[in-house]
Amino acid sequence: MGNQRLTVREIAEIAGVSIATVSRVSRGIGQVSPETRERVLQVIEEHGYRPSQLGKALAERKHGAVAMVFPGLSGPYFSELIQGFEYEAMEAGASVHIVGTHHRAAADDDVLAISGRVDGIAVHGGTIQEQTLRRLAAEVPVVVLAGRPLDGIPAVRADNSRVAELTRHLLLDHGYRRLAFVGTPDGSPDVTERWEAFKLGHREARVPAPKGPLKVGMQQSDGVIAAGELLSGRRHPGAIVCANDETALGVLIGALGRGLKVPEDVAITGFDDVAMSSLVRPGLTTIRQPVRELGAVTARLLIAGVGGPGAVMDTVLTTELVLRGSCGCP
Amino acid sequence: MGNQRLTVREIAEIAGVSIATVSRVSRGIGQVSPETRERVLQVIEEHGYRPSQLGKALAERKHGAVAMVFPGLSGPYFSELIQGFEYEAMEAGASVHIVGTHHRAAADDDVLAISGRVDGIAVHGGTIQEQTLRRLAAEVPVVVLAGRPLDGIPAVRADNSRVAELTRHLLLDHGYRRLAFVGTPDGSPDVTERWEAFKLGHREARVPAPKGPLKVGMQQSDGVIAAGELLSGRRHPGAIVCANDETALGVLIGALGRGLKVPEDVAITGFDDVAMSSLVRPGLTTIRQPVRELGAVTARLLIAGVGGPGAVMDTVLTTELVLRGSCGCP
DNA sequence: ATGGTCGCTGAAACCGGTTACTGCAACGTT
DNA sequence: AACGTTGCAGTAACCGGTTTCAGCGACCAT
Repeated sequence: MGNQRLTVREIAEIAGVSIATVSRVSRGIGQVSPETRERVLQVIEEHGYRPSQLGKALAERKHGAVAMVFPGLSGPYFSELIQGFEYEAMEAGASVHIVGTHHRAAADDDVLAISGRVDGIAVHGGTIQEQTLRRLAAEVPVVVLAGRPLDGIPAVRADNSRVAELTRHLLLDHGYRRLAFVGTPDGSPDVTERWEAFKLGHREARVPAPKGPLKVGMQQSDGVIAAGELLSGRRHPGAIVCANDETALGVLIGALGRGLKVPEDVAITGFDDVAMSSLVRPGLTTIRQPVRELGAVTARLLIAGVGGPGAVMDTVLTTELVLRGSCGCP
Repeated sequence: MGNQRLTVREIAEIAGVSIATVSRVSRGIGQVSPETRERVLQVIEEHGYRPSQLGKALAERKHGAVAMVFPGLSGPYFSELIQGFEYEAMEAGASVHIVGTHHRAAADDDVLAISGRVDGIAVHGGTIQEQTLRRLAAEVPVVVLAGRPLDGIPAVRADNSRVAELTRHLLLDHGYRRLAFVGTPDGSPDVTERWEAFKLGHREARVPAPKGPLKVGMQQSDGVIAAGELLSGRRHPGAIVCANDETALGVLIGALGRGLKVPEDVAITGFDDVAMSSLVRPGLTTIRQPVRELGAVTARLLIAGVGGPGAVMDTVLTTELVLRGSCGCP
């Protein structure tokens, strides 16, 4: 169990060569005679020698690792995001660290601490303080994921403005009045942009927007709570625009649970287009964002190295309006 | 962006002390006079010095990191598992690596490669070959997660045998005949144990078990496929026991989608008790396993160090039968 | 005054790799 | 025969920390 591994020097001793030669053979570069190479390879194979990543990293001055910082792993959105990031990074030969902040007080310190073991860090928008982000960026390349670029820190994000199109669709095509927005903009760049786009859609349709959003969390259970909040009175909104699919699914469950018909009594829309959204009845009208690709692009950007002159500062991936039954479409 | 960080030697030079003193001050151990300490702290603060984790790891001969290997991040089960693992590891001050195998050919190599950068690895049952697992365990402490102990490799898992109790409940309490099992035992220790328990339940109830399971994947969409397979004919099973909740939810959606009533026409059960299972109508009868705790216990075990004499070889967490509407209970 | 103890600090070795530089032998060229 | 090349392999420095050991001055006891 966990025997201590052999080092270059020990392998060199056994093979009767110098450590330089062992290194040359194991890396496959530099000049080594066929006989010596064979002998060293033999010893390496026999003892299962595998160079320590630590020594390698120290000598090469790069870690061969990247990190991703996110609030927590709740729900399919973050799963997909991390999956895309992880897959892409591993393909590029970089090892992947994850840091969930879980709203812990020490989270910012944890993030700073990890900067010493990676070549780059992707930070999900709104998870750490701006000040921490700046300090971090001073030490290691950083990419903001699902947030806006900040000073020299590039960002990768999806086009949230399509919520305006969705809002116009609800107001103009279906004629709904009194729309509600479910989600908490504070601390989330994504939700902030979606709320802004929701208001923009109202302005474009020349319909007054509601005063403010209904502030709840981003999980399904929060959607159930929101449904209770919005649908308990007699005069409830005609359509509920949710900041993401998970809350939308929660609202849907809550609506159906209290005997309302969707979309006849109330229309519901989401954002993300998670797998579940096409499976429920009625299907959830939503905005599809390429979550996995978002993670993958971020990983590629980080590995290519950020901050060089002419580097991409803002990558915005396109989103797509997906019309299903929950908004009133057939 | 990503300025190169200062090293101990540079800080020492600036503060006019030796590197040993800088190290002592930054670590807060060893004897340093108050004046010197103050001066060095000043310089450290001013230049934002943060010791390289790499140098530290090399000198201390431990990485301060652990890794978790899993097939992929699909669905709430793995999210919860990783979340529990990550949270616990971070609390203990260990950084967390993740490796998704994604059924890639190079996955086993990736896993071996990562052994050089962590102090311990948790491997989800069935993700890598047994041979790779043994080689890995020879280099670094390993814990099998959701699998059986192997040679000297300890395991952390949930009690899958409770599926026998569930099976008896369906056969004896509800009187269902012709039960089907949905899930692929091959390559998954968990599913294998659940299938075995399913057969055991039949033996205990003195009812012949079906010849074999319906082999599909572990995702919701696979459940929908399974529903098509099992429920298209006129004579379909009276109850469908799924290897996990996600497939069960897929089967539920598929059943409802083709106009069947659950549980009147067909009963459906799962395993895991994910959040969704208590929200759907009818509620999903399932077996609750403490997924998050599974990850947390694994992290603790790994960090405490495995392989010592008297170490725990097999940790089995208890599961619980959760009766909801989908099996016919009120 | 001398020797011993104590508190503080620095020099140097070490962790496990990579690599620039050097040395050496064998070979070819003039 | 003297010299320059070339191929191969070893020495040693270096990456950025930690830690052992030794040294040095101040203090105290004899």
